[in-house]
Amino acid sequence: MDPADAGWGALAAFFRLPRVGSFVISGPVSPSASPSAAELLRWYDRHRRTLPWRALPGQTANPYHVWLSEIMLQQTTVTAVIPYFKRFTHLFPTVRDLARADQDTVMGAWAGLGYYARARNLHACAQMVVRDMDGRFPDTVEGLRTLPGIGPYTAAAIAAIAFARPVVPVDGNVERVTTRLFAMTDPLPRARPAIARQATHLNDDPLAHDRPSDFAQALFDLGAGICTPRAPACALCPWQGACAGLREGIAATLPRKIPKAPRPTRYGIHFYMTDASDHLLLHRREESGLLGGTLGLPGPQWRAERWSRDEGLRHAPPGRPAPHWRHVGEVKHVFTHFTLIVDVYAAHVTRFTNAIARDGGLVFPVVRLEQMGIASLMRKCIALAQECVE
DNA sequence: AAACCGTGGCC
DNA sequence: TGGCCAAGGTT
Repeated sequence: MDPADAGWGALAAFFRLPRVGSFVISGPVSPSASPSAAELLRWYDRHRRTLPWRALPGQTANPYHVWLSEIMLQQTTVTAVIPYFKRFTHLFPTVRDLARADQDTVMGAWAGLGYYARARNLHACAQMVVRDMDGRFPDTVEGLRTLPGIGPYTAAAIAAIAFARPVVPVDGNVERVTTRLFAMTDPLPRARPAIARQATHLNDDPLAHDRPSDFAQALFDLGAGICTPRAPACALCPWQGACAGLREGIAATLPRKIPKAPRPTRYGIHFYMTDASDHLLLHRREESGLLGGTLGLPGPQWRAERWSRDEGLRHAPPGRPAPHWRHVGEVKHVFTHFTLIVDVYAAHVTRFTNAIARDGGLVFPVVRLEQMGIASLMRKCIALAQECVE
């Protein structure tokens, strides 16, 4: 093993040395005092947040709830997740209920949360757990990793929170806490593996193993409430005495990151067409790729150039009588890696033509759109058209 | 292994 | 207002 990778914790543990004042020649800067699990857990006991998926003190977490919340929380804020978590546990009280639901119901309940591959993997995972595992989630990191949608972080989080495995789930919070605690200045994403290795040493304190679930969640809460991205509240931090980043005055600048590439702009055109019985024409998007598996307004592929009215209308769906398309406005929507500007056109026809069904068109009552798997972008387009139509 | 994959809130 | 950020995973 490379001593530079081992860190002070492993070295100290190996030689059974006290950690206070230990140092390494190279690699991360050692803290002045070791981060104590007892201090973190004491802080957690005083400030523990109650969350819908979080077991009360002394109670056992429901693995289904832990898994569901962890999938929803991937790259998503607690505030955004709470109403979705409540809706899912109401609609699908157990993993068996979720497994036997149809995909449209699941996508409908997920609509608006984003990253729709999570919903597809969630459903597939539930079916795998029910079919292959008798409805019980694996209780090890390795077992959990075999399931779709569960990567290294989520496997560790479920193993720690639901099954009391003494592992450190390394998410954005733990990366931030770790880089500050050890003053690690190598930028993300390159430094990610080294940060993850260093983070495992947070578990070197045997007291962390007494309460793996609380310890993991305490790390999240510390990152979310104290060790925040901007203006960390170091004066309130239970680990301030151990933090090399604070001691060096660089905590708030960590973790360092490679600047992101500029976000390009793409352009789309979509069509809102209703008929005399208040049905709306939709299309199901491809199963993989952007907004995969969701329903949306018909329209041609998004591209780098704006669509002129004439060129765009060549891709408009047909109707009887021939639709009179009205430009109702523009929707701007920011995705992770590009900005999209959509021109929205609306028309009302007496009836849809058969060509629409041949095109894969799907027709739904406008009053039912609420519960359908329609992504936020398309809901914006629909809302704009409805404002202008009435 | 770098690219891809949503959305809403915040300053 | 625009860039940053959030309990990442898959390809």
